[in-house]
Amino acid sequence: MAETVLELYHGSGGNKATAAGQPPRPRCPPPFLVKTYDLLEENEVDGGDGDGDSKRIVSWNAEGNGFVVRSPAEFSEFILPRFFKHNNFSSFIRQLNTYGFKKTSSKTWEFKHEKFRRGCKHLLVEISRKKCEPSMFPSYLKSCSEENAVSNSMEENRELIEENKNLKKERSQLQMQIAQFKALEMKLLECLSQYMDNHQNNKLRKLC
Amino acid sequence: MAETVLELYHGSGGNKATAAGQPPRPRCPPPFLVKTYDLLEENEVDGGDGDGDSKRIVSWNAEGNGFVVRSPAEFSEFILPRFFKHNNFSSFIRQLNTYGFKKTSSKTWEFKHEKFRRGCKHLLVEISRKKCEPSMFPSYLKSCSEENAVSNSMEENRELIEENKNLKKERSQLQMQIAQFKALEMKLLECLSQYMDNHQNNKLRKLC
DNA sequence: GGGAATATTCCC
DNA sequence: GGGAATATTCCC
Repeated sequence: MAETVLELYHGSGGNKATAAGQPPRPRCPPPFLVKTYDLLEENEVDGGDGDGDSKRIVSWNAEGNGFVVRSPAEFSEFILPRFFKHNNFSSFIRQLNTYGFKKTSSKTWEFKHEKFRRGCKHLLVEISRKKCEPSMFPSYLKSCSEENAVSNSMEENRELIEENKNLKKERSQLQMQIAQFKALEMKLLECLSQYMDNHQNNKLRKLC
Repeated sequence: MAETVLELYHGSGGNKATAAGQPPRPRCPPPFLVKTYDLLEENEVDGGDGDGDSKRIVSWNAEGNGFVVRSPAEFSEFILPRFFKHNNFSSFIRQLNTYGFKKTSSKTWEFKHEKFRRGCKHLLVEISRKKCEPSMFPSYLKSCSEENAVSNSMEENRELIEENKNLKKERSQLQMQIAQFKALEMKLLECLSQYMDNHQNNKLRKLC
């Protein structure tokens, strides 16, 4: 049986921002990318170790800006389990899609990624899981954005509630003002009627 | 090397509500539970197949309402990889915790779950991943609840905005009312002054 | 091709 | 013990 490649699980460890406040740029790329790169490098060796023809199973393409799985069956049976915890070609494809690789042709199993090139292992850190589409928003950004949405809504609510309170206070003051005007009106009318009465009385007195 | 148990991945398939609208009660339990149960069942066999003493590594407890890992090292090395894609005891423990199993003692590796009992494989469907605590809210419920929070906040906002609009309308009407009162007051005062003037004039006329 | 569930790992 | 990331699987 083929020897098993045992590697420490990478996870998100070491990719966090440091206490010094540096940007959260990952220092080491996701294990999937490293394993896929290593798997191709391994087959680039030209040494006569009897395994040199595994290039017919999988290898970098001619330009070195992508790779080709020439024999998916053998790739799944012999290569995959040495690097991953499975031997399913579709799981491998799923990961490629997750990391943004593109199948270049419907006829061959060639895959490309802008940052996945022969001799450029350092570029792997630039590749990250696809998580930025609205449909597959990253959970941490999602919850963050949703919390922001909640937070924003709550902030808006606070402002609206404050405005409501002020409007109600204003209404109360206006209603008091109106009540005072009504009272004043009453007094004025009363006053007027007094004068009118007097006027009338005077008139009557004159007439008498 | 120990033979590898290859099992179809279970996932969530077959556990969905049918088109007929039946409740989404799972028909088959999560693979982790089945594998753990099978692993214990396997060691219950008393046949003289030379593997009968694996009970000293792991087995149901005396009451059959839990199980004990007596030799974590051997369990990890020989049992785990035959049922799972790893040989890490801690990963096994992580899964037990995920499914709500409890460690019964700090001294032994005995675990229990209400629905995990010898001879009761049918109870496994009753066990589900822990996802209901506020701290470990399931992502679908979380996003749902957060969407609800947003939705609630937005609903509140709508109501507050509506109330604000009404309050402003009311304020405008009250201010118009006050303007009319002021105009009325002016007229009344004018009126009064006229009467007073007349009165004065009359008085003066009388005096002359 | 990707959504979503479970599995595995790492970390606190 | 559990949060959270990546990995693997299943399904549409």
